[in-house]
Formats: sequence, C-alpha cells, structure tokens
Amino acid sequence: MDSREIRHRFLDYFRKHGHEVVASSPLIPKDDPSLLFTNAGMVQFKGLFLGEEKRGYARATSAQKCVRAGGKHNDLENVGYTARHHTFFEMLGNFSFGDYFKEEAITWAWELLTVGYKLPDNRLYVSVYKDDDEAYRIWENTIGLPTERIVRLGDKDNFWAMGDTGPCGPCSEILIDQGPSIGCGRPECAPGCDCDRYLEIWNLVFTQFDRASDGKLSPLPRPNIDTGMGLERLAAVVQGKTSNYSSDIFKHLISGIEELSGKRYGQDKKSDVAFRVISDHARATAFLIGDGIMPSNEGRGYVLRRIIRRAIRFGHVLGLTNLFLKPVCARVIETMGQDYNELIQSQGFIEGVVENEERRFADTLRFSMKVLDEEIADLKAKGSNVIPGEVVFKLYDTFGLPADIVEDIARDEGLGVDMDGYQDSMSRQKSMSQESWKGSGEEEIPEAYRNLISQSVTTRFIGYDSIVSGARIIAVLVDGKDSGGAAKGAQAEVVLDKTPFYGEAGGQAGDIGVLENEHMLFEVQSTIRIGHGLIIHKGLIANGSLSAGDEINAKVEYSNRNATACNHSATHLLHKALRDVLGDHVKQAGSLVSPSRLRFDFSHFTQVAPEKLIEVETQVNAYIRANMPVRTEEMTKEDAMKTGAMAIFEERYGETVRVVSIGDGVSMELCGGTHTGRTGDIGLFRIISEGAVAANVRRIEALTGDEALRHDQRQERELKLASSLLKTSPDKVAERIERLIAEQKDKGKEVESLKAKLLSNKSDDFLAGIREIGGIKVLAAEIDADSQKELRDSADKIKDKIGSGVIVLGAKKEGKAMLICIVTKDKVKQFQAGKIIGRLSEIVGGKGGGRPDMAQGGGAEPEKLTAALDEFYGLIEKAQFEQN
RNA sequence: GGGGAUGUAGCUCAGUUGGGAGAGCGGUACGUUCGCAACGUACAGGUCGUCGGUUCGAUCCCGAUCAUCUCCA
Repeated sequence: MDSREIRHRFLDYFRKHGHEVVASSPLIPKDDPSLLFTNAGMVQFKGLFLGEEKRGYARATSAQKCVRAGGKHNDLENVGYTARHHTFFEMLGNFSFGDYFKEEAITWAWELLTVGYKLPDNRLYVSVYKDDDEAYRIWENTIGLPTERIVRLGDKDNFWAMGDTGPCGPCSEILIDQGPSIGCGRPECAPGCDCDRYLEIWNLVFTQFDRASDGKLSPLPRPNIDTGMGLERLAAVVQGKTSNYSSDIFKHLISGIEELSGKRYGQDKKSDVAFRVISDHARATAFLIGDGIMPSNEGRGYVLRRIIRRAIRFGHVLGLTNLFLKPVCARVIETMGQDYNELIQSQGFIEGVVENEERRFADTLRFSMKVLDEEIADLKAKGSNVIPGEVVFKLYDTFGLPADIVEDIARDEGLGVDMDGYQDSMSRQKSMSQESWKGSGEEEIPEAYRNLISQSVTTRFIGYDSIVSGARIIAVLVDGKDSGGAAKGAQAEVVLDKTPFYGEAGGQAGDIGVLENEHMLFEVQSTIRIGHGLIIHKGLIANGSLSAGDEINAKVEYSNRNATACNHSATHLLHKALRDVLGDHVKQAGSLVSPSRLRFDFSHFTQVAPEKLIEVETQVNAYIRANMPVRTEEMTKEDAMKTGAMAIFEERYGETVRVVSIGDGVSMELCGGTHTGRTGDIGLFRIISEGAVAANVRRIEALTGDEALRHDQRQERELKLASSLLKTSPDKVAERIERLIAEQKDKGKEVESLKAKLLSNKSDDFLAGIREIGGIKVLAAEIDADSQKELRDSADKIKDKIGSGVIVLGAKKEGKAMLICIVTKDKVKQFQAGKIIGRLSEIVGGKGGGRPDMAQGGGAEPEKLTAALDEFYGLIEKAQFEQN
C-alpha cells in the first residue's frame, strides 16, 4: 500500500463516519503569531477547541502538512541521524469539537489500523494516562485488548496541554512492537522506552479539562478529541520498513540524489545521513517556499535558510558541490504536486528561490573560508595547534561558517578545535539576546479606558454607510483621566455611543471632522481605536463645553475621508497588480493608508525592475479606468475562505468578517477599511518610490487622485524649468545634460593641462629664487593654489627641474595656510620633510607631517605664512651647521 | 528586538602609527601572427556607500544613516 493510498484511506474512513474532510492549512498559521509554523493537525482548529469559533461541522479529519524546526519543537539537528525525525511531515488526524469522545475515538482508531491497514493486532500495544481509568476500560472491555498490552504512563508521556493554561487532557497512544531486533535490546524494554522497538504510531488526545492559572483542573462541559498520526511513520510500518526513509515517500527523492551524486543509499553510514538530510530538507524547502516563505535572516525565513543551508552542507558529504538542491526539490514537486497543488502552481518560483539561495550560500562559504585560512595561517605562525572557541564562534556568528565545516578543515590541517569554548561563546550570545528582549512591553491601555472596557462599553461604528450622524457622549477624558466634561480650549478625548468616525486600524488612518451642537464645537484631530470596540475621538474644544450625556452631531470631513478611501481601494488594486506582474508569492507584509499617500510592503525577493514597476502602475490605472464597482459584504469567515478572499494579517476569531471585492473577482480581501464606490473614483495612480525595508520585503509608495495629479504637475513644472534653462525641449533634457557633463569633464581636463603648462612656466621663475646653502639647493615660495593637490603638483614640477634639493611651498586659502615640503630622495638622510613641515606648521598655528621625502601641513594663521617660509632657510642653515 | 561583519574601477579584491588611490581579470587602441589562441605596449575607467564631526589634512579616527552579509531571540 503506498502512502497516497494510506492517506486516502484515512480520510475516507473518517468521512464515512460523518467527518468533514478539511484541506490542509498553510504552513504559516494564520491566527497564531506565537507559532512559527503549523506543527500539528489541530493548529487550524484551535479556535474551535477554545470555543471561540463556530463552523458548520462538529467532527473533522485532515491530512495536515507540518514543519517542526525552530521554536519549541526543534527537530532540525536530529534529522538525518534517526529513522524518524523530520522537519517536514504530514499529520493525519480526526477531531471532535464537543461531539463524540473516547469510546468512538478508540474504536475507530483500532478498526482503521487493524482492518483498514491490516496491522497485526497481536503486535499492537497501547498506553493510557495513569489516572485515566475510562480509557483503560474501553481498551480492555470494548476492544478486548489483553491487559498486559495496556500500560499506564505519567504526565510526561500521556498528558497533553496546549499551553500553561487552557484546554488539556490525558491521551492514549497506540504503539507497534517492531520486534526485539529493533531498539535498545534491554530485557526491561517496554512501551514508554525511548528506543524504537515499541514505536508510537497514533496519539489520541482527550481534551477534557480546562487548566486555570493556579494550576487547578476543571472539567470542560463539552470535551474534544484531537488525534494525530504521522503519515511517514505509518507508511513505514504498513510497508514493513524500519525507517521512515525506506518508505515509498522518500524512494523517488533518494534515487534522485543517487543519480546526482553517483553514490548509493545504504552503503555507507556517513553518506546515508546525508541522503536522509537532503531528502527531508528538500521537502521542507519546497513546501515552505510554496507557502510564501522566503529565505531571510530573521523569523520564519531564517529557519528556512538554515534548512536549505544544512541540506547543502550535507550535499558536500556526497560530493555535491553546486546547485543540486534545485533538482531534488523539483522531484519533491513531481511526487507531491498531485496532492498539493500549490507546489505545481509555484514550481518555477520555488526552483528560482532555491537556486538563488544555493548561490548565495556558496558566496558566503567562499568568503568565510578565506577568513578561516587567514586565521589558520595566524595560528600556525604562532605555533598553536588548536583553533580557539572564540574564533570558531566568530566565523559562525559573523561570517556564517558552520562549526562542523571548521572541524572538517581543521582535521585536514592537523589542528584541534576548542568546541567547549565555542559553546560558551554561543550560550553567552543567547543569554545576551534574551536579556535585550525583556524591554519591549505591550502598549499600555490607559486605566480610564480599561474601566470602560470592563463595563463593556463599546462604540458602534456606522461610518461605512454615512459620514454624518447624531450621537450621545459616553465619556470625556482630559489628560487620560475620566473628567466627565471639559470646556473651551481643552485637549480632550471623547467616546460616543455610535460614530461615523473611522478609528485608525489595519493601517488605515483615522478620520478627522467635528462634533457639534448649538452649545459647542469639538474639532476631531484624530480618531483611534482601543481594545476591540472602543473608538476614541481626540481633539480640541474650539467653542463652548461638553460633558457626558450630551447629544451631538458627528460630522466626518468628507474630502479627507474620500482621499483615504481612494488610497485604500488603490492599495487593493496595487496588491492585485503586483501579483499579476510579479507572481503569486507577493503577499502583503504591511500597509499604511492615509489621505495624502499610501505605502504598501510586500514579500518579494529582488528589486522590482523599473519596467515591471511601470507595468504594475499601468495595470492599476487600467483597473481604475474599467470603473468597476467596489462592494463590501459581511459573511462568515468560512464562507469568505470559500470565496478565496485573501486574508491578510491580524485576523481575529469571529463569526463574521468583512470582504471587500472589486469588480468581478478582480480583487477580494478581508478588510475593515473604508473604500470608494467605484474604482474610477480613484482617478489617477502614480508610484513614487520602490525600495527595500527588510530582506525579501519591498516597499512601494504611491499617490492617487488629487495628490497624484499635483505630484505630476510639480514634476512637469520642474522639468519645464530645467528644459528652459537648458534651452531645449523637455524630451531632450537628459541628452542635453549628458552632453553638458561630457563638456564639463573635457573643460576640467583642459584646465588641468593648462595649469600644468602654466606651472612649468612659473616654476622657471621659482628656479631664480633657489638658494644654495652648503651645496644643497633649497627653495621656499608662496604660490597660488586651491588645494593640497595643486600644491603638491607644483612642488613635484620644481623637484623634477632641480633634480636634487629641498623645496617648501606655501599657499593661502579661506583663512588657512597650506604648506608642503619635498626632499629629493638623495637628501632624505640629511633632511626629513616631516620634521621641517612640523616646525613650519607650528608657526602658522597648526600641525603637519608625512613621509621623509614628502610632507604636508598647514595652520589657521595665514598671515604668518611669510614668516614660516623665511624660517625654512634658517632651519636648513641650522641643520647644516649642526651636521658640520 | 539584540550583536558582529562588509561597502574602494565594469567584476574579484588589496590598501595602518591619518599625509600622492592600487593589482588581477575585463574593456579600447596599437603591435607580433596566415588566422585563432597567446603575448607585448599604451590608454580609458573612481563623489573610496551617503551625511555630519575631529584635524592643517580623512579611503583610514568618531557619530549618524542606507544597503548587503551573518549569528542569536
């Protein structure tokens, strides 16, 4: 029975028992920022277990793709060395949300294993929680399992909890005895032993308690069932293999690696590890990228990068040095694509990303190996034969060279490696990172608002349909305190029973406007949202006074709201156009919508080429001109998912969601913001910038409507101004400037050569001023020069003419004096330019220095330059005198 | 979120008590050659990431900033 059949049989079995077959959710958990990856079948049902969410079914079954790497369940370092560990795997499961309980769960599991998969029932064992007599009795009486094959285990093995508090309960595991030849071989070996002989294949969790923060357990009124069985493990067992990697799931992958490397699986222990690592990691890689995760240096992307790099490292063991992971991933897609269509859809993209990352890692290795070579050369020079832990750590930490590669190379060089020191440095870095984490707390909600929330006060938002409404004041806050009321001139925060004002949320800026009645006028400067349902109007009391209980009229400023709406609808169109042009991997990573502009962050792995950017802009404008209707609709979350609406971020549990759709399926997004009626209202869309915000995240800023038009007009005015200055037409400005730059460069060169000519003429004049002191030609002179470079060139010219001697030149510039001294090579034994310039610079109030044959200096007192130049002759004479 | 590294010619990179910006490859021209390859000669190509500070003077020291790499969380 192959793994596809096993998966199919599982889902089919539970469908027949009234379960809804639910598709696997993506590897990025949508509702759970605390979780790095989906790591179990129950993740997508968490809301149902917690009772926070309702769906149209009470029992479900799924084959869920999972990743365990990084975070709490970190299997990464074990993968390859065992028969069971994976970073990527599929979890088969059946779930009951307050419906059936232990009796059915156990009976069905047993029947499916023994009848459906024909596992020999005499080799099956079960474990139950030590206090769970109910489960024990079901196994013993209903199933008729001999008591010697039922074991009771403690909290560690058979009690399950989602977190420190919340739903939890005992569980029961079904194990299979693989025979004494497998595992530890100790006589006392029994179910619960860490070895592989009694292999756990299915875990049935009975969620029947709720744990309070004091640790007390109280029974849940409607207990749940949550089971999980790894497909890879089951396939191995059903197929009579003792390793997951020997099942049909990995066969095609491993044979692919055999073809690439020319080595055989099962011939050599060390290479076998590599075979397993590569085949496992290729699966994780393909699926993670397929779900929109990009290799990066933080968070989920960082875990992906580590997986890819680990695979590449193990590729080296097999002698695979370049671009082998891409074809292996292609095989993953080939074998899994029929069950996971997303792989096929983004095949090109997945392969591109893998290739990109393989190249990048090769670069990293090349560079870091060079650093390692230098370190080794240093060590050998010092006569040491151990690479210190700090060095190994630095290589890894800074240059990304993994420690095991360092070990390999050290071995070849006959050097030891201080791995303990390496671990020390590593743990130091870890504790440092953790320290720094503490500082960031959550945003405090002011006490006055917490009080309101606890009284379950909420503001009803009615601004989707109207922008003007009567309302009653519920609370007035001044300086964060509930004041009951306030008068003219006060900065206050006002809470209403209902409001047309949109509170800042989901990246959309809040509304502005006024609250008024015949007694007062309150200018709303910003509107924010606190907690789930409180809308706060912040502003200034311009006239009169207000207090809780007052009836007022709330008026949103239309032009501001409208401009924001245009930007928001345009954001949806931009999102769509980016996906059209760049591909489906584009996902929103953040968004800001204000009346003046919009900012959109999205996942993408390279710079967006200028012509692509134009294509995107053109596409958005085409959508605008199509003047499609923008509709909003409230529906259940489930229905929304069915329509294929794009869910963005900070999705909360809830019965209903709001779906904003544009045109006939052009764009559909879950969104709580305000939008225009038709796309044509946006008018014009212009992208004004594109750039990076983080690895693999790009940012586009754009304008719409009036702002876009004003922007264009401003640009045109500048261009016209420029063209009139250049005396040419706007479309020839660039050409004209190019020519001007070229001309200017030529002129610059001409000036240079003219100066040089002038200089050689002038230097003849200077030659007249040369004195001979003690048979040495010396010259001190002031010249016109704008820079040290000019001064130097002049001195060089003179040096060439006199052949041998000492020259000092000085110049004044912008209140400063510059000096240079050149001593020809044959005289450096007698005179050091550095010393001379040091002495002369002091006179002009500064310092100087340089090499023996050339030195520069200067000072802030140019009026003393002449005195300094005179001093030079004195210095030479004195030196001559001393030498004689 | 915290730490480390890098940014110099089209590419790969050198460049220390702060004092004339370099090499190799590539490019152009010329030469040797039947031709290719190869070699020789000459030349072009630089806001030393950006901005600020210290200094008589900054590729170099200090600060900020941007980009890239990398580790930890």
